[in-house]
Amino acid sequence: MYVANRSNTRFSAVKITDVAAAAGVAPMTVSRVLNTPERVSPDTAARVLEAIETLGYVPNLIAGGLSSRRSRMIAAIVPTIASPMFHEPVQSFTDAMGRAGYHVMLALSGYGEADEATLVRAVLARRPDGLLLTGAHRTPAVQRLLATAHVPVVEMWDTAEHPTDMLVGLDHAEVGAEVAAFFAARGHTRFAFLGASDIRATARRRGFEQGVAAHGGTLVAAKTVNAPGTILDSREALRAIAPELTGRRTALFASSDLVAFGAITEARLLGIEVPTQLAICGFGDFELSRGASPAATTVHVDGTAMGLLAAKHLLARLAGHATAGVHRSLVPFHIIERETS
Amino acid sequence: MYVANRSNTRFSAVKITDVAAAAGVAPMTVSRVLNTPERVSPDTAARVLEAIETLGYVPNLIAGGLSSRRSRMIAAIVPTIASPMFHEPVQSFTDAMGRAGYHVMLALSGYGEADEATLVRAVLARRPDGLLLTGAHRTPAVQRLLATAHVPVVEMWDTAEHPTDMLVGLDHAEVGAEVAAFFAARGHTRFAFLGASDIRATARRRGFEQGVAAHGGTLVAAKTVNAPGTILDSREALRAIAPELTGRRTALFASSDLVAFGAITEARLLGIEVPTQLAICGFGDFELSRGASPAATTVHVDGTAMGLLAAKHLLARLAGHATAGVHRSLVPFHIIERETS
DNA sequence: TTGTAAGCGTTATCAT
DNA sequence: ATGATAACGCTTACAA
Repeated sequence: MYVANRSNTRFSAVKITDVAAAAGVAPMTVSRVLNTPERVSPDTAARVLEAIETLGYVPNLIAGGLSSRRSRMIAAIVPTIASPMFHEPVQSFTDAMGRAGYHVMLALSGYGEADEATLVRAVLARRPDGLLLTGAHRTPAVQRLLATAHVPVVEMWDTAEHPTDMLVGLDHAEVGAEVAAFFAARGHTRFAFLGASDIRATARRRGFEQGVAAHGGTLVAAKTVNAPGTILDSREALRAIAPELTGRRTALFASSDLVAFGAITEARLLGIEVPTQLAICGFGDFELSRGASPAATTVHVDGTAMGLLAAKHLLARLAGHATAGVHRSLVPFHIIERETS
Repeated sequence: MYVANRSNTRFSAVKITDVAAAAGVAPMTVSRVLNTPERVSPDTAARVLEAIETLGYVPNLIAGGLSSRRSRMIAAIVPTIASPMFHEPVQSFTDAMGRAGYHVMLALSGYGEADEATLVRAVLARRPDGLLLTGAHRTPAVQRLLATAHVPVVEMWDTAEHPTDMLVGLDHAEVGAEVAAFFAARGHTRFAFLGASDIRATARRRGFEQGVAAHGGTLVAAKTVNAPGTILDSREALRAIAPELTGRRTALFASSDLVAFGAITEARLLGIEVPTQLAICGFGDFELSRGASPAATTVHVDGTAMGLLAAKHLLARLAGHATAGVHRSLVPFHIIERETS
């Protein structure tokens, strides 16, 4: 018999054969105890579990995954987890998938789709059973990668005519339009936009601008900051558009609650009264908007529901239930009126 | 020859043998092109790379990992990534490890060490080449798991007499003592604490209390909120201790900048002037503390440096350079004085 | 209910 | 510089 004795052998790596020997059963029986316990007699199972316990056996999912061609792992790619916008759905998605026996591996892409392909390649190399992606617009390179990988994909936080596969989306243009309508209904005629220039914030801005036009309003100012938009950058941006804000009352849509907070903070420092002179609506309903004073009016999107829905779609597909195309949904949103409008 | 044709066969999963055939070389040569290109002749490499490109080959790291017993994956476990406290080190750690060819898999433990063992088991099942853990105190069950796994471990964000392995720590008690000294140096004699009750916040509190005593001061109030401490909970907590704050001037140490923000917000609403009547110092130097007005005095800890240092230690160990015990370091911290003290 | 044999896709090792 | 072969530790498929 060939004896390897490789140099980097893990010391006492307990394996399934060790457990099997200790319990007096075949390795396959140990595997069954772990994966399909209902197909093993109770006392065999008990013996095996005891052996597992005393030996401190931790199954090797690398080996199991290779053999079964199922990694029981899902990869999630988001721009950042610094923002509650992605933190909530990722958290609930992870929890839901975890309950179903899947681990979620998180990868951060940053903003700018520069090398999403590289990241997706790296992720696919680990053979995830499914993918959760942010946004609904993929570069051709990524599309090709995903197509040849034959992996179920859920995209979230955006909509598109032809998403890659499954989708739990949000119509950002509609959000912008709603905010414009909200302000218009309160008598506003002068509008402004402040915020990031990433693809989704831009969609909100476009929707907002169209809504403003539809209501016969005027966009008196618009200023972008680097995604995802910091408080300090937003304060500076507000200072830049302040001259346009000193005249009649203006309604400002900020691309996120952080941006809104910066705008509120700077406006008050400049003596621009919120909301009497400047009404502000943010996006995201972060804790900050509830916790600050004045509490900020904002657009609430149920991130937790989004993650849950994504998990539901993916699990259905993984269970073999579904065909492509059926799993598309939009998550609702609504404006929460607080003290800044 | 046995032909499997399993039901769940991935459609056109290109494998190393396909690339080898297309390039007219042995699979091993393809492997070398990918892993040790310097050991392959340039034109062979070129042919192989072309085959890889045209076939759209994505290496299977599951198989590679099983064979080489190196997953090229590091697992990082943090309580939450909602807080910048963990976000920064995780981000810089991920970047640094990525540059060295490792993927970082993130797992969230939440607060409370209830089932850290379960999580660690699940993570170890994927055979990471290394582990980044939060805190320096492990339950016996986890200690056992880690010991038998023979995996390099870096712990961060805390100190202990006997860390599991490597450590990039912070002495929270010292932080608390420093804050007390900072306040005392400014003439304060009445002190208060507000914050979370997790292990590290508690260490800061203890250090603070000892510092207060050492300087002959009085702790007039202390109130805890659930970890990690939300703005709203903190506002409520401040309201609870407000009666103790109406007399002479008090210096408050908040367990995080979010808690500090809540305290500042509520204090002003209650007519308690900051900093004249109530001086406040937070912890973490979050963007919020810089961006808000008044800007908050806080303790700055270089989270990015912490992640970088953790990566450095781990990489040194993975390269086989080091023995256990040498890789211990404390990251420095300092108080940033702003407008709330 | 349990066991046997083969193979998952890659890399370590030894040979040329 | 390149190739042949035997693992890596598990699970599928089939047999008993």
